[in-house]
Amino acid sequence: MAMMPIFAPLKKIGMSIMTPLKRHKVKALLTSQEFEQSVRVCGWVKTQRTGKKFSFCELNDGSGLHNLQVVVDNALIAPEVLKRAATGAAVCIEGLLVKSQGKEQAVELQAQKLEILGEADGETYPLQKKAHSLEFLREQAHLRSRTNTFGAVFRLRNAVSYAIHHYFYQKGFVYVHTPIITASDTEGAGEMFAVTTLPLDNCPKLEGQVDWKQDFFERPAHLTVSGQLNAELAALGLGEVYTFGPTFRAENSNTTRHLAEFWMVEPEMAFYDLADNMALAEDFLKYLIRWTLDHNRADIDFLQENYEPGLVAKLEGVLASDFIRLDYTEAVSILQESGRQFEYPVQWGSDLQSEHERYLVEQHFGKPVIVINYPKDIKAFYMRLNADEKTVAAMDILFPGIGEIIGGSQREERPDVLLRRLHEMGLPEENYWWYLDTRRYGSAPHAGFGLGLERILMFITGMGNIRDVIPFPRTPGNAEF
RNA sequence: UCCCCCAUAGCUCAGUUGGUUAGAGCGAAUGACUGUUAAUCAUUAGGUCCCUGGUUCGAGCCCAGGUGGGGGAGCCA
Repeated sequence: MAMMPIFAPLKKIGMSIMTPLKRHKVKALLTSQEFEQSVRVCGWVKTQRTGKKFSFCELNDGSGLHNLQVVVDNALIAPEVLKRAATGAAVCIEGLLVKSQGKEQAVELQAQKLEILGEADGETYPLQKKAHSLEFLREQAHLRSRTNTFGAVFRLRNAVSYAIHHYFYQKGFVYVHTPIITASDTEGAGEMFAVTTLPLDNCPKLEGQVDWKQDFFERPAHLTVSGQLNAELAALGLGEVYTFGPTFRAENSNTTRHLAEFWMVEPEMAFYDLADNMALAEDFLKYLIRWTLDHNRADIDFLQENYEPGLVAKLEGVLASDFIRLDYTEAVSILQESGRQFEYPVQWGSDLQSEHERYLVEQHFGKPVIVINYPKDIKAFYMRLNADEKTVAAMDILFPGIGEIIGGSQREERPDVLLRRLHEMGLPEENYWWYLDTRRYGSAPHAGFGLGLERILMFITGMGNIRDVIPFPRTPGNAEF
């Protein structure tokens, strides 16, 4: 039998049984030309202005930045109902869509019916009809999606996420799901969150050590710090792949650029060298920025007006610029010859500090910079060793105001060199047998990189704190909501 | 983890050399008025001055410790 009977009764459930009118989204109504039509619209009241004959409600349903102005003839809607449609209340309104008499908007809704779905007591509702600080809203993260700012930010987050999939899909990349729980450590360093079913207060012990054989995975397991190694496995078969998912770092980082839980995009491509990798990364970043300018301009304009003057020009500037390719060794020379007094000394072999990166990007070049060929000792074991035997084919893309937005490399595909590097780093070979296998059998040159979703979002939104571009941020000591 | 700064009304903040009854703007409630635009005007309510201890005749203010928040650094995406 067909499954149709299951759906038939569903149609009669909910509000649709109360009214034959179709529910419209605010965003669609604001550009609608179909005047004198009866419509139904649901949303949250942003503000209300009451008068003797007419009252005005501004309604927002999250579909866009702009509100729908609802005009209420006080003779049609009972005053006690109108009073309950205060700031923060969820309401459903039926009325006539008309050309607005006011100057601030093209259309408005003349209310005929107003139903209160959920009240918001003005005495206690935390979000007031006024500007709030980002710090305060962080403590009200459960409600901040209702604000203009976070509505704009989260719609942009959605747009960037969608654009990521769109970009790779149209290029023929395969989206692979890499594991969240892992027993390997991609970086060979970095604090990880443990995943265990063992009781912490009464761990089974064997000769004084934790008896991992009794744990769920029969070995220590962690939340992933990167999907890269798994993505490499997939790339050496599927060709061009990417993974996009949550990533976890248990570092005690208290900065505006770090989260304990964040989202990372990691493309991995067979038969790519470092130059191909850079070209892809640059094209990819520009695509994401172009996408948001094309699809979320109202949100970006709002953020420019309220948070970062010149935001649009900054984004368009990146689109118009060719990213600088800069050898690490050359970067060190530029810094040493800059005549600048840095807090940390610049010397070949040390990693570039924030102040060094900022100087290169913001002072010296004034555009995004890709620094390549770092000393091998400050980079991970899987990066391809260059012919000089001193540097690896790494690349860091540095953005103004953000710092490192992408980190990547050509991967070491030569089994003997990879094994040597593994040993030099003091990593246990047996933990990586499956990784090494891909070099033993049909190894091929390949490359990839990681983009922090929140980092690019900070750049696109102009938000200065990474906690304001993720709905529910996890940082040391903070896992509320 | 290290360094610096902050904590006073629902929010943003002022508060004199330590001195009687702690203020403003915004928000809220109530009313007036108005096709309004974060409307306007009036009235009213609203405080464990973050917590604990100390100095002092007397602490919102000075000192110590704690808690919470912010900024910077390191680590990185």
